[in-house]
Amino acid sequence: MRFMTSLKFIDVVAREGSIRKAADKLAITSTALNRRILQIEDEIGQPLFERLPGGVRLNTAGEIFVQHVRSQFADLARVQSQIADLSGIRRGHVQIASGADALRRLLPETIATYRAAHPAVSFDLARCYGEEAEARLFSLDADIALIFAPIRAAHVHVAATLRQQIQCVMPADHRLAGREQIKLRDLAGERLVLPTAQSGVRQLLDTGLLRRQVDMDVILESDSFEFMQNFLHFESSLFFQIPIAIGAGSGRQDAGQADGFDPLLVARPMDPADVAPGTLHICYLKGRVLPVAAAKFLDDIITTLRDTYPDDVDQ
Amino acid sequence: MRFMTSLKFIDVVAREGSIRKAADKLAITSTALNRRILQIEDEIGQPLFERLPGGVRLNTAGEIFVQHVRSQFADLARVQSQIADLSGIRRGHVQIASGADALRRLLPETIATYRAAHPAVSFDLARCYGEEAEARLFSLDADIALIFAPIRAAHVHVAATLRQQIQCVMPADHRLAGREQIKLRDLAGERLVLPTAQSGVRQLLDTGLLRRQVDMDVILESDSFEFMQNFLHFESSLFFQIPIAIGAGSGRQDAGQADGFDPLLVARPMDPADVAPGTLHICYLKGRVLPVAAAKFLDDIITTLRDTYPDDVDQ
DNA sequence: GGCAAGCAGTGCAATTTTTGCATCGCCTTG
DNA sequence: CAAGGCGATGCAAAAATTGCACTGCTTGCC
Repeated sequence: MRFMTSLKFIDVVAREGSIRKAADKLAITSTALNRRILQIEDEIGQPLFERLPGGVRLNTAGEIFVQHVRSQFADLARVQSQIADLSGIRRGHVQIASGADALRRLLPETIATYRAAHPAVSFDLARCYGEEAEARLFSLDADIALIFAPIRAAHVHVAATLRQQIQCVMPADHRLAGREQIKLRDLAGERLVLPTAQSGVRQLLDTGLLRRQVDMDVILESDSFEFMQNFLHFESSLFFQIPIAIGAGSGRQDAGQADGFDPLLVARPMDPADVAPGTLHICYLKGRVLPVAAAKFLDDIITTLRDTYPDDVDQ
Repeated sequence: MRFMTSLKFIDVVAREGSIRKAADKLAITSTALNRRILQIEDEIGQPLFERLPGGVRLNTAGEIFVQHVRSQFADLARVQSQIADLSGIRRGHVQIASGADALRRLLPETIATYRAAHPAVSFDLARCYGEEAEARLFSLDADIALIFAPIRAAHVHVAATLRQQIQCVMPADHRLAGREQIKLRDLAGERLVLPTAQSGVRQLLDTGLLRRQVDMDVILESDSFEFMQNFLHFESSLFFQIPIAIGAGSGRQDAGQADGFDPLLVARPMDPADVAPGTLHICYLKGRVLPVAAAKFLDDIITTLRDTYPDDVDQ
């Protein structure tokens, strides 16, 4: 898109915080880039960047302008996607910001199915926590966000929610493996493997633990579910996930035995009276019209979830 | 805005329906313009125009793209306006589509007051009927529309409404001048001067007249209120306006004598039982974020109306 | 039927714009 | 105080846009 280059340049400079670094990234000389920026500032009639000794930084006008530029790019992507759809071929690029939960099974499966039908659509998956996911929606680096945590920002539109009860995952031969539900006091004296404090699962557990004053033995903290799950093979302990990360229906007794889930481990739900169910939010930036490819994929996710958890999806 | 020229070119070609005509208008050669269009079509990957023997016409993809281009221009205007506002000087251009009613007094007064405070803001007034006003909102040729008629399109956001009872205007010495209210049957045998069928005033009158089967003598039809008003000086007859066109408060007995209104004429309200009150709609395109200049002017209009007709404004 | 007029598209040369190099002045850091 | 990073600028080379002349096409008029 030749007619967007100048705007792209502005965007990159804003991100890099330096004209020279941005020039490097864009494979042009800093002089050329510098002059393009000066020209745009001249056309706007006001500087967009503060010149600092170590580089440049957006001023207020620049912030406004860059936000406009980014929305232009997002909207252009939507238009291209829509035009491509006219000729029957769905084309486009879907950018998703998601917590680690949904990246385990839900998204791989849903994306693969979608791509089987629309091979010309590419995807970008960014693993991040709630706050960053919202920031990405806002800076238009993400079209869709899947956040298992409370939503703060007012400028996010929630397309659907999914209630999920936290599951306690343990070796199949663990003493708690026979229980239908795990209560918080069952955890007393157990070795716990917990996700980091930023994670929604951890926040829900903390809320419950704080209330009950349970004395627990946290032996490990990590932001990688995969690592924690594998760790259980080597040291008998408990860790926690939500059903979508396991790939099981919420009500099914054999949740832990769902296809593909580690056969040496079982998952048992926490007692909802002890640990409140959390909510997975599926959202996009308020006021945005998503590209066709992203909008249809959003539909697919919601349909998939509704099929798997018929009673727990709200729209 | 150098970086918008190619897009501007597309827009003009779409409007003119011919590359040569557009090139003329843009003061470049048709070859240069032609090649820019071909280049953009190449970048999009699909043609945007159908080539007809007599020129070009947008195809479906083109329609989508041009709509996007126009929204880019509108949004750029908003951004510029917002940036200018940062430095304390309100700058911008406000485009208004309005029926003739509001052009008589409401808009001249409100705009003059606004410009006294913000001399760097310029205005564009297009007189048009409801349907065209909505089309202008949609094609982003208008920021704000004032329509005294029912609103059809779903993509219009109504910022405020003003109820207005139709007034019958007559020479001060007319036999009906003494009445407080005019009933439809009073019009029997009278010489009537009516606005054209597209006007909201006419539609309301027609609805009433149709119901009552009043035998009336329409001696003149025009789309110019000014002409009709002046005509009354030369032939005693009746014509119809809404209060904002006269510049009077709705409830005031001496409505016809409001400052500046023709002293030889008086206005008397029609009986609401005979002719239903109409609604002035003040609207903008749904989902748009108006430029600062336009948004503030919209506020001003609504405030002015609320001050003048405290009981008849809804938001 | 033929001819003129209007249209979009193209090869080529002239012109304008953009780019890269060398270099300046400025600030911070060691 | 010197070194290294930054953005800005003069000037020549490179790349793009533009205008001219012309093609092929269709429509409408004599």
